[in-house]
Amino acid sequence: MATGRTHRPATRSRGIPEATVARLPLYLRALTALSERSVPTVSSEELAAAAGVNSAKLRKDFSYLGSYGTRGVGYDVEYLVYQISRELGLTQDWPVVIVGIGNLGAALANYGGFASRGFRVAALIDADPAMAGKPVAGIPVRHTDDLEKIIKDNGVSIGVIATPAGAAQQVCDRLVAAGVTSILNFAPTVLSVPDGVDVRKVDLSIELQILAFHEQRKAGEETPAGDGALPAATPRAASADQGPDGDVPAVMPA
Amino acid sequence: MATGRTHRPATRSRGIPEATVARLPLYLRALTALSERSVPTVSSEELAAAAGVNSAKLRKDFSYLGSYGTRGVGYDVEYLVYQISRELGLTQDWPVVIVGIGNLGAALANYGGFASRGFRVAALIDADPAMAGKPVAGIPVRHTDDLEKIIKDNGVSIGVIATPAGAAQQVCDRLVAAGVTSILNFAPTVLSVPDGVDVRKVDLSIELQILAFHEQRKAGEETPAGDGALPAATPRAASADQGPDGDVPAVMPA
DNA sequence: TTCTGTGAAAAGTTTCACAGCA
DNA sequence: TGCTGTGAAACTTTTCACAGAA
Repeated sequence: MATGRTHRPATRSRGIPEATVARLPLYLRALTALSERSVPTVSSEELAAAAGVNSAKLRKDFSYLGSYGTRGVGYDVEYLVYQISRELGLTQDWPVVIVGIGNLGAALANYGGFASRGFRVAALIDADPAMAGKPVAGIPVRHTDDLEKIIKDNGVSIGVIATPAGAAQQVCDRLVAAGVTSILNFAPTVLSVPDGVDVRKVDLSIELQILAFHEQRKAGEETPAGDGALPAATPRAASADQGPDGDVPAVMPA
Repeated sequence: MATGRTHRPATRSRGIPEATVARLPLYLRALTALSERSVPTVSSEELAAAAGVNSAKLRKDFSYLGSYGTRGVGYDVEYLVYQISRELGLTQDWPVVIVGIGNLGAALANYGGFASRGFRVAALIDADPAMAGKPVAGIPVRHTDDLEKIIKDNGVSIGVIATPAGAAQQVCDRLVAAGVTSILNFAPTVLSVPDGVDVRKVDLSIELQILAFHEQRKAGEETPAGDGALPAATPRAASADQGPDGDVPAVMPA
């Protein structure tokens, strides 16, 4: 597999850990909500609670971005919104295409959190000729035949795949060949892509299976005998899910 | 105050790392495909490729479950399917409810990977009285008023929230109070739940933002010298993992 | 005083590399 | 021989705990 060693030890100022990157959108959402309520500053403790993490982690995360807080006071909400947006690349416009306009594709097209965050749905694409021209979420659906042209005309670099599993790899290949370098995959299949292309996947059934794993564990461990009624919100001691390994609800009513 | 989260001193065999649990569904899917093609055995190398991970990781993962392979040969597909299914708790039936039957809820209701994996949609629930009785994916939608009764009558312990953000916490509270102990949240909001309840979230806009971060980086840094024309082969090791769950779980415990 | 920013320790995860079984 | 299973090393992420700015 030739080529350079593992790139990116890059301990430059630009070395933001992946785990931190994955949490920035969470902070951003919490901050946006505060901003809308015109809250001027927020402490790491408050913001952490709103984002569902603990404050040490949040401070550490922010320390990778720079020193944007004020000791004894907290963080300036507006300023932090801007800094995180910039870090995430949301100060620019990202045209995206959604391929596969079934229920899921339609749900995505209708999803509001889109436009408000620097993303713009440049086109909806489906293989069914019967759908062509019909508007979904106010955007006319276009046929797969035009995929390459759409990508190029709009300078799209992010594609969302919401097709059935069987079509996903092929769609992916076409997107990549046309110039897309980031893909969000909702189809339950592993995509293979060339180096330099990012793929993230969202998979409902995997999430459910992980829940089932923990659920099973809860049922198996410590269940006190009999007790026909459901324990519902009874605060369980040591919490069964915490057992195997972390997966701790970081959010606590506390 | 609470704390006192004791640490499991790497106890007995039941200590499967969370990262491993998150990959088991992936292996299971690849194995199921092999099983359908009547492939009798598979090596760690082949299975790893199909699941989009490397073989050392796969072997390590399986070592937490037990020694189910045969040296010099590989793994028996059927046996492994069974062992992983059992480990994940998929040998039992999990009734789930989906709350919020918009486009997304409908997409979830129609999602096939459901039934085939030990999950059964026990009910669809929506707050809109106009939807009540109308079938979606062959299942009649019921009104939110009946939520508690539905949960109890069906012994539901897993709930899926696909409502707008504003309704999510309230729905969550009702689910939990009625006995649900695992929640899959699609609403873009942080849920707070009592100890002992697991929440996993799936958030489209977060995934897109993470992609945007990497996309921005690609555009920014780039070649050390010559500026190649096409990105496709740019040797960036950063996060070009093919396939699944590259580095950071797409979903985090709440 | 209050709250950030951060070294250092701990915990968790991945990768390496090879012993040893079929 | 060919492949699994696994210690040990390398790396990543989280947590602790406290110095120091406002």
